Amino acid sequence: MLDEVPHTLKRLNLKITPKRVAILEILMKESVYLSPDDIWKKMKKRFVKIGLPTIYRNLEELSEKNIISKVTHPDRQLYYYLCQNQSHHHHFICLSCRRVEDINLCGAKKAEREVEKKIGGKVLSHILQINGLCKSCLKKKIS
Amino acid sequence: MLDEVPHTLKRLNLKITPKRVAILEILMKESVYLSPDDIWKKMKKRFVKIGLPTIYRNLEELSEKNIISKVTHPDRQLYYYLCQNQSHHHHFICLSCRRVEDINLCGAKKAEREVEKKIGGKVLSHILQINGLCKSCLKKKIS
DNA sequence: TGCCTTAATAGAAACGATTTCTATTTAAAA
DNA sequence: TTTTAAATAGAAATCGTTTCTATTAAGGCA
Repeated sequence: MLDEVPHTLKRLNLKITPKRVAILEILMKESVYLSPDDIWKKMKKRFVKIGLPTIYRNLEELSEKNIISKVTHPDRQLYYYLCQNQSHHHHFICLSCRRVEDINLCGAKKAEREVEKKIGGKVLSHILQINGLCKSCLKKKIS
Repeated sequence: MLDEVPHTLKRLNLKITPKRVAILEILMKESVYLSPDDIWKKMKKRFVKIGLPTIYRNLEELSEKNIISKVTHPDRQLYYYLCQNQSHHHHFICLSCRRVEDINLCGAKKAEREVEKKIGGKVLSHILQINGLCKSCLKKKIS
């Protein structure tokens, strides 16, 4: 997918700028969720001039276009994660090491149906996320 | 439950202060989630001296003791809701009028089991929330 | 009931993540 | 190329939330 970044951007009507490409590359390499500041630090190693607002703007755009996903974190700050898995699914996030793992079932579908039937409302989105400690962080805590 | 507020606070080892009681009363009367600022505005009608930090502090405490619940909102600001339903369940929140409705099934349990088996991690919490428009807000949008 | 200890509060100030603004640069279409 | 609109840098602002310190008040206990 690394090679497809320019193609992906073109498809989304986003200009292929070196910084936008770099942000996606950084996210693709990571198996943990990153804050805008995390990404900024990594970007500063590659670019002399790079502003934090650029990071925020790009992450928001990419997230709106569903290329990356926002992580709902207890600290209420922004975190992003690029997920290779395109189909609908959810995440387990480790609150310690920030690793993200896919959960290939969606328990929200049933709840969505309940809402639309019983309440008569319209579902716009749902959040299903499991927070915890991954296997290796659990070991560290115990030992 | 209104009468039980002092008893509830005592059980939690929280002092029964007029302001703490008032915050709970305000939340109990509402069927929508409120921001700390919303609650502050309502409190200012009852108290001459009332600081916003007091609101934040109390809401955080009550939420930690599981008397009220935090709403996970797309705008990432703090919202609280007091839910009479004590058993484990989740919420449908209307993004327009902020109404909250209970969802009496939890699709996260299965996902939790998957995580603990397949990934070997420990689940600390989960979020399952349906966001959308309630019946009446839907009507308003259409008409 | 009247102290006494400690939690709770007010008010001001700080904090810090995120956003806005304006001038400048750059991608890419014509 | 030239042109035009998107993208960016950098500074500044925003504003929800938290911290700090002095003061007040709840509630246990004599």
